[in-house]
Amino acid sequence: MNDSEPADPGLLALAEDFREALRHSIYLVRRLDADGELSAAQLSMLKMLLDAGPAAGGVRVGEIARNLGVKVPSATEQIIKLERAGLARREPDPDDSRAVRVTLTDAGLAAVASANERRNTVMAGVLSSLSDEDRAALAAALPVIGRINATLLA
Amino acid sequence: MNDSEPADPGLLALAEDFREALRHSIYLVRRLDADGELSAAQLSMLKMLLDAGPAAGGVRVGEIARNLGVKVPSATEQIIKLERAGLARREPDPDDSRAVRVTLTDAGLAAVASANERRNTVMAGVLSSLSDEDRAALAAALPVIGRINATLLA
DNA sequence: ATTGACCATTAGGTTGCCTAACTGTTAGGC
DNA sequence: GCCTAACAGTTAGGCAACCTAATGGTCAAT
Repeated sequence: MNDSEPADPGLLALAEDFREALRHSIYLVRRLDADGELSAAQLSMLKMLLDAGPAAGGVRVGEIARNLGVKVPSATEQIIKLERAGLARREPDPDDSRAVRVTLTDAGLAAVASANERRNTVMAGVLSSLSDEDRAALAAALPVIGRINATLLA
Repeated sequence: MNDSEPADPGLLALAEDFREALRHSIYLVRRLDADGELSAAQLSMLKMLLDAGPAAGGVRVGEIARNLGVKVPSATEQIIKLERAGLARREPDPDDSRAVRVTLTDAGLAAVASANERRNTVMAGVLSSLSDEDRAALAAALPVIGRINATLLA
């Protein structure tokens, strides 16, 4: 598995194709995110806060940064924007006065729901032009991609 | 969008999962692009020039912009950077003096090859931890993703 | 010969990320 | 009980890549 073997050609080819697919997908993502309302970075953060859920009264800034794959100051910056927009709230951590806990406001909850729905509709429109087999193939690959991403976040 | 469309729930779910996968993949892409040497945008452009190949002495700026999914001034900006780095060349179009034709230099060719190889190796390392079935599922989905992207570029 | 469309560049602004430096807090060694 | 090292987050400053609007040439069709 993790031998220092130089290069399986098949694996490298798959790697190249996957990179290519992701590279082109950037365009798709940009189109999806151009719907105004909420930037990609902000929606990502809101979604993350939603997923982390009502866990223990909020998520710490460092954890947010780690989950999003950015550095702490970048997370702070986005959090401040969300706070100013009334979508998130910053509160002191009762157990550790150095830390800050971030939670969604009701407005934030509504915003992430509506932005998500809108983007999903657009994406569904794109996917509707695919054949059933294509959709099945895509669906089968999504958990794999999820696993890849999870590996990297660890 | 259209209230006469009932919005197939399965399709919407797939759309959401796919969006989620792409959203998380941003982190992967960022890691791949952090190898110094060449930014993601620059490598994308070089790769595009390579793919468009030796076709008719270069690619026009507007076409580059369209292929990359950015506006013309953004393309110009990147081209100028590549030119300053000695990786691309700008020449007047003999058939239309308004237009500019962009081609790879030898250095540009070498740069895209080496950057690509490096990123492929990293990606292959990531993929090597997957099971054979996972890799097969991923490989089966890539043409589908390609089709999705092609649809959007049209 | 003029007008309007078109190609690319320039100018100016935004967003999102980074590193480095700083403030305040906690916890361990003595 | 201090003092210091490590830690959490913010502030400051800078950079890359995108955008829109305005500009300068060039082409083509009247």
